[in-house]
Amino acid sequence: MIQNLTDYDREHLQEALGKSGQKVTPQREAVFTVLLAQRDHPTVDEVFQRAREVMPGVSLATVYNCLETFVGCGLVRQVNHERESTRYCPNLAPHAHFRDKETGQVHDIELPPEVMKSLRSILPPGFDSEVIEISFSGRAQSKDAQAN
Amino acid sequence: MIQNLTDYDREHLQEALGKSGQKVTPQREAVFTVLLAQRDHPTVDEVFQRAREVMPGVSLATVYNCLETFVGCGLVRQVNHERESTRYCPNLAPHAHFRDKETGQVHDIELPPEVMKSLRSILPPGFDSEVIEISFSGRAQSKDAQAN
DNA sequence: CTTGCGGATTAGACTCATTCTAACTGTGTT
DNA sequence: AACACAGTTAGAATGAGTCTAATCCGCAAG
Repeated sequence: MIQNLTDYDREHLQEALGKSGQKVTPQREAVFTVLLAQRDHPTVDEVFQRAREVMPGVSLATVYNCLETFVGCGLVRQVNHERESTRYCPNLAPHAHFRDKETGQVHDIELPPEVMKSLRSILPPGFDSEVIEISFSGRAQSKDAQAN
Repeated sequence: MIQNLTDYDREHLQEALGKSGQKVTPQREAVFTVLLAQRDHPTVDEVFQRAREVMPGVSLATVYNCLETFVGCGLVRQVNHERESTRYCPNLAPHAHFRDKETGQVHDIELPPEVMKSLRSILPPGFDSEVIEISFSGRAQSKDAQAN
């Protein structure tokens, strides 16, 4: 079931939105709650379905808007895999993604700083990178379907 | 200008197609020629435009078909960046991609084997990866617009 | 209060890359 | 000559995402 936001998370939301001059609204809170409740890299549609459980009147357009706002103020990351629907991830630590080809599930893979460094080091001079995306795909035989 | 295929490249095409039970056709040859002639990671539409210069009657559907066939038999790689149109790359050596946020240009970044190894090593046991994609994005102040 | 303002939300239309469909072509076979 | 069959083709269909124009809502000014 979808829990309410903890005070801590609500504050996090408020602060991040505030920094870019935006407000907490019931819709934004609902979408954020949904993202934190189940960290399984949902698509917009999945977020939409779940958000409706919490706030039945919310519209798809608003879910798109909220997610874009969150990405804009650094609250969540987009995860793209080939041309599939964009997924969303509230894990802010540097990490890669692993996509299971059979189940379609996406798993976070921790990215140690030394690996980050070696990656950055392969860029020839003159290339200045803000974002690095690393995605694996293959088969994961994980015991637990999805860590939360 | 778009050159004809060298004998070497034609043989490469024939062999790769043959291995998966497919034939060289004039359209496939045209599309392959276009890909080799200008290695600037063209979109399907760009390939289509260029292919028409060589073979005016070729259809968009065929260009899609050819590119998919080539990907299937390992002749070219797809390059995806966020939700932009898929681009195609005939560079088969392991490499990452760097996308210039201002120009939209995509550059190949060589990927040394030790970096590949350190990447593979971050996968927890049970995760078996066939494909790793690494993409940088940022700004490149390259002197030459596009190496070919 | 009540009016006005601006950001947020909404439904639905729209875009556009990609995929699908069904007809056609060309080549090699019996 | 009739067939089989992969490949090609134009155009229709799909579907994620974006845009638009109307409405809503909270709040500050009068």
